[in-house]
This record gives sequence, structure tokens and C-alpha cells, in this order.
Amino acid sequence: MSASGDDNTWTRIYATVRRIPAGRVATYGQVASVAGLGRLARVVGYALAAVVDSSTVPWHRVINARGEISMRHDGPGGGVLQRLRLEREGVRFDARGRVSLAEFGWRPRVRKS
DNA sequence: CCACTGACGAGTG
DNA sequence: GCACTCGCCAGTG
Repeated sequence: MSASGDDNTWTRIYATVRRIPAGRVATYGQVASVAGLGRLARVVGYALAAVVDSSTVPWHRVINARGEISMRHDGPGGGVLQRLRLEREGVRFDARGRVSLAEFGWRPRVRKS
């Protein structure tokens, strides 16, 4: 992609996503905010969509503000892999397939027990 | 340079 | 809590 020195927005997004600990989930808006990108939630999703599974980026820990897994373009079943990965890390899903952000929501900087 | 698209968010009814 | 609308910025053709 870019010639070199990829200080693009994408690199920042990946760096932030890597900070998300296992068993925790962060929203696109939160990642964008922590990355210092403001409200580039859309770009965050776009960047994660371009990431490959072989990447070191735990893209599966990033979900939307609804606490649900966003669907790519494959329709239903597209986020099954993501859900299995999160469950394997200890994240619980409700009957609707939603996660409690109040419980598993990632809290950058401030850690309140 | 212009137009359309896209793993979203926040506000309103 | 859910459905609809507008706004956000970057990437691609």
C-alpha cells in the first residue's frame, strides 16, 4: 500500500486493538477514540475488515456499540468465528447473541475494580 | 477532482 | 428497547 512510513490511521487502529486484553471487548467508537481518531468508527471497521486472520490483531474483540457482532457482507453466519473466539476467551453471549458491555466492555486508562 | 461505498455512532420518535 | 435518519472520515474507481 502506501510507499512507506505508514503512519496512517489504520496503523493506529491496529495498535489500539492490540491493547485490548483477552476476555474483553471494545466498540469501534471506543477504539477510534482511544486511538485519537475521534469518531472514525467507520474507518475502524473498514480497517479491521481489511485485516487478515493471520494478523496479530485481535479483531474479534472489536464489536459495535450495540454489544453485537457486526456482519461483514456475508450475511448471517459471517461472525460465527468471531463469536466462538470470544466465548473461548470467557466472553458470555445472551440468547440474542449480544455481549454485556457493562461486564466485558474494555476500560482503557481507568481501571475500576 | 467527484461520487459511491463501508465490521459505525448518536439522536429522535 | 427498537427502527429510522443524519453525520463522520477514509479508500477506491
